[in-house]
Amino acid sequence: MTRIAIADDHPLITNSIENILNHTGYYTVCGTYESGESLLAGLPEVMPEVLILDYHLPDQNGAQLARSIAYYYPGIKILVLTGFDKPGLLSEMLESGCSGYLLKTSAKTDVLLEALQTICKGGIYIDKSLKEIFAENLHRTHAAQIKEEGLRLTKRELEILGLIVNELSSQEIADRLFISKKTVDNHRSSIIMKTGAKNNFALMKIAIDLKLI
Amino acid sequence: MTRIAIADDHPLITNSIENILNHTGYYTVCGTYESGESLLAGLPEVMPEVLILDYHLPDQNGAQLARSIAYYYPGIKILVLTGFDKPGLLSEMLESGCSGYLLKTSAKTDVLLEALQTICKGGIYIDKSLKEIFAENLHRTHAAQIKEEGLRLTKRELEILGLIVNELSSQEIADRLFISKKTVDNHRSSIIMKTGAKNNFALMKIAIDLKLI
DNA sequence: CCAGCCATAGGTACCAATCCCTATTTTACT
DNA sequence: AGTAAAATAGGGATTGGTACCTATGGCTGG
Repeated sequence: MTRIAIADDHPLITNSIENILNHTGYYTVCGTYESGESLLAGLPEVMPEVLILDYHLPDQNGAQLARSIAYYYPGIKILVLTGFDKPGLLSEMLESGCSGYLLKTSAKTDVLLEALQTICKGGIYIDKSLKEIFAENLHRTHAAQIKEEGLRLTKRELEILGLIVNELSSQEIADRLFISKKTVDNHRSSIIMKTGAKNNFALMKIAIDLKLI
Repeated sequence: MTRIAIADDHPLITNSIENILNHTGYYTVCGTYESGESLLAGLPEVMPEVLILDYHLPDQNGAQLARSIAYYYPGIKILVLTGFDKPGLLSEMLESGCSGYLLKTSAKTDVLLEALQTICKGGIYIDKSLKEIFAENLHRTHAAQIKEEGLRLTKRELEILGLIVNELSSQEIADRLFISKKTVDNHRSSIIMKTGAKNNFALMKIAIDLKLI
């Protein structure tokens, strides 16, 4: 019997999961919690193998909570449940030490058990419906890319932008590339004009978008 | 027989994977490619169900390549192979439409087959050893957090840093906070002194670390 | 072959940011 | 209540980046 704890502030969800798990014969629910605080207080006693964690608990940030638990109880595997996916949440939770990521809309019996099985074997389980979400985003970014083609930066401009955001002054860039500071300034102006950047910080954001950093 | 294509510039790896797959009886290798260009040229003819894609192809960026393929051939499932994990690569590849992410060091027979099985069923497979990498990072960030406590920025300084990196000039910040530009400049100096930042761009990086952006 | 783009370079002027100071008031902690 | 830290404000000098010009040599595609 694998011991599972559940943290969710909706008793209906907690009950539903508890029912599903108890009917398997493989899993036993050893604790249910409605807040981050009660969860942290209860964990040392029950020490489950897996924690099913709602991302949106009322009192604590889900990622921070997961980080704390993953840090202090490295043996506990965390399956995150979230009502809706937002960009970056998946990677944030994975990097916070979670082993699984499920949307509540897909958390039906078979999916939940499949996820738990994968996690218990030491694997990482990711909700399949994320593939569709990513695919939609692909179409969005593809459209944005085409739009950007118009005001594309030249090779030299990209090179100089890379140096700018690496904290070099125009003079330093000039020395490194064996060109005059004036030329660097001109390139800089072109970059600013093409990108519509207001100042250095806007440039930095663009560089981040272009993955120069 | 599920049709698999392989893109990797190391023939040894391609051969090894081909051998593994051919011995299963379930999979057949319908094409091998050593560059992004030849891959894109060959795909329309062979149309595999799964593409095993090396992230580090000589001629193209792995993420862009994956995006193109996921965009133009939404039916092809992509399993990414990478020699080493770097932060953000996993989420980048997932968001580029990939269904699986494997480190070459863990790509042994059983793992490879498990990954392919998951992917063919429409799932997402993530290398288990990433859990350990994430766990290490957890310890790093935790340590870094403690270290940063020493030269902590004051509330006001954090507030102003937030505005600075949101592209506001000192004057604009002064107007918004109803203080003089001089005060803003002084806070700016304190921030620069405390953080050791050389200029705006270093500040931006610090703000990113502090999650102000 | 020529038009257009790119990379190169310089001049001038302006403004924003930075450095190096001093100094007052407010807040927080002992 | 008293002290330290934080937030406020200013002067003056310097540096760095930006705007708006002109101009030339090299490469490329129609």
